[in-house]
Amino acid sequence: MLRAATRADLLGLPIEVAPRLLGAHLATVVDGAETMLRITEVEAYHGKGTGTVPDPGSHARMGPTARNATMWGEPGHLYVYLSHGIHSCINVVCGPDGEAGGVLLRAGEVIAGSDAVAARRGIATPLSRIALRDLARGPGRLGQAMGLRHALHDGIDFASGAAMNGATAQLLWSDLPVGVSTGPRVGVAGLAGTMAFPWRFWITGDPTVSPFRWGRGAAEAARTLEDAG
DNA sequence: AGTAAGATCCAC
DNA sequence: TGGATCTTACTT
Repeated sequence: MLRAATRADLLGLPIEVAPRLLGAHLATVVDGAETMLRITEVEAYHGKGTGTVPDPGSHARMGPTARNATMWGEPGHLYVYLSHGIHSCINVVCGPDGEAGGVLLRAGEVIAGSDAVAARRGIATPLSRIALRDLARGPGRLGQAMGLRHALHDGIDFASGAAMNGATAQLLWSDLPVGVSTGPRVGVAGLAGTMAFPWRFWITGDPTVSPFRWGRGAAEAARTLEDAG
């Protein structure tokens, strides 16, 4: 069964909310095209003064800015940001209003509207098994698959379902149990990308989970951690 | 003002 | 392994 997420569902710390999002569904309608994703991989991001541990890997580490404003706002919205000048990546904003917190949606399985997703992604149909698996494998691909863009849809409210620039979003909890694995976050620089922050969560064994890679200086930081024992 | 780097992806 | 492409943060 599926149940629509409420703001209260997202009041907790990102590291508490993140694993609960595994197996949940994100549904969007963008310019009339309906698509639904089963979330398989996420990462938690805190911020300055959020929770017991400041997060040096978060966009919010320096405090509120124009870019990260959505992260500091009310839970139940999506923080959609531009990555590397190209990709719109999607976070579920959590924690109380006034505290920075979000969960990056890193990968998922497209379970409805795969033709619309393929069109958004510029992938030819019919989709091979591998192409289907890769539709939303990685945060840039996931954002494009769901049709959300930073300039248009940052701050879109999935708890109310209100339309924003031709789009609506919904988050639906599933009661099917999933196995959860954890590890360092992908592509995050320095100590923040090591087991000092094991804030990546994925469904154990799921084929849509994206490959791991170290961020800049993170492998070295991890070795230092090891040496320190 | 200039530059380096970034929660990435794709082609070479 | 490097280029695309643009925003932010840090350095002159």
